[in-house]
Amino acid sequence: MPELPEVETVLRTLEKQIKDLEIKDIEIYYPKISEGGVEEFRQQLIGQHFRHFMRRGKYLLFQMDDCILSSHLRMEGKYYLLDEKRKDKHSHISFKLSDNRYLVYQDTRKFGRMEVLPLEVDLETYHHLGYEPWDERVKESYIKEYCKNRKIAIKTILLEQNMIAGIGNIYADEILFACGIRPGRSCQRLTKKDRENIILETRRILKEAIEAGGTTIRSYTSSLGVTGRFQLQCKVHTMKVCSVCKSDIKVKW
DNA sequence: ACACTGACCTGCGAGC
DNA sequence: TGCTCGCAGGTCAGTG
Repeated sequence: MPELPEVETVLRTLEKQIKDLEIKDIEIYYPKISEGGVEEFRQQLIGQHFRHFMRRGKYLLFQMDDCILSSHLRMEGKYYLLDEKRKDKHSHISFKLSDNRYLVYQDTRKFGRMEVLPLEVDLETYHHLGYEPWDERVKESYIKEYCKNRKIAIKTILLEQNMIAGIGNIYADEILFACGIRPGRSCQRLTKKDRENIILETRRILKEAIEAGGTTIRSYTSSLGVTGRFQLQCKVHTMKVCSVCKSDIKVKW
């Protein structure tokens, strides 16, 4: 399940592999992945080069010569680089590159989406995304203001991409566990210290996860599929027993 | 304005 | 063994 750190890892890996390569051809096997029509998608991208590699929240953003290719992996989207054309039932889009390799998008659940954007798109407000976790505008007072007049659980708030972009289910659990905050606690009932801790732990955990994801890059040969090793370090998500007090972990909060 | 629900889609595990 | 059912996951549209 790609969240911010996995997306960042995919981005860095792809940057090393395909920067400045040209898209020679595109085959689309499952049209719904590409928003806005198959032919437009092909026309806008064929002949374009991968110039810059950016990320906003969980969106991969490839800046091409004349447009931006945005890609969201949702739950199971993956990119593979292949030396020859090959597809299976989960391959949905194949980009033929100028070095004769193929960049293949695979997604078992078909939830991922790609979209072509104009170069001048405002990435600050793209998809109503909030600040990146390391943005200096993310402060205790910002979270307090965001939670004003709201009554829902703090975990739900962390999952909202328009507060802080990039946190998903796994990291929300890890962050709140590290802070000692029950996920179901109302966002109204947090203390100033809680909000400060959430910011600190968000940054620490995401940074560590990116570094852990980065360590798997070495194992890629001609193909790349990024799963990330961070799940090995999860302290609470998918765990059955608490690593601190050894009591059972309740799934419902 | 906010909160909640369902749709999207497939694989997998549980229960019969 | 084979079947059905429900869940997981992120986002967004629709409804209350």
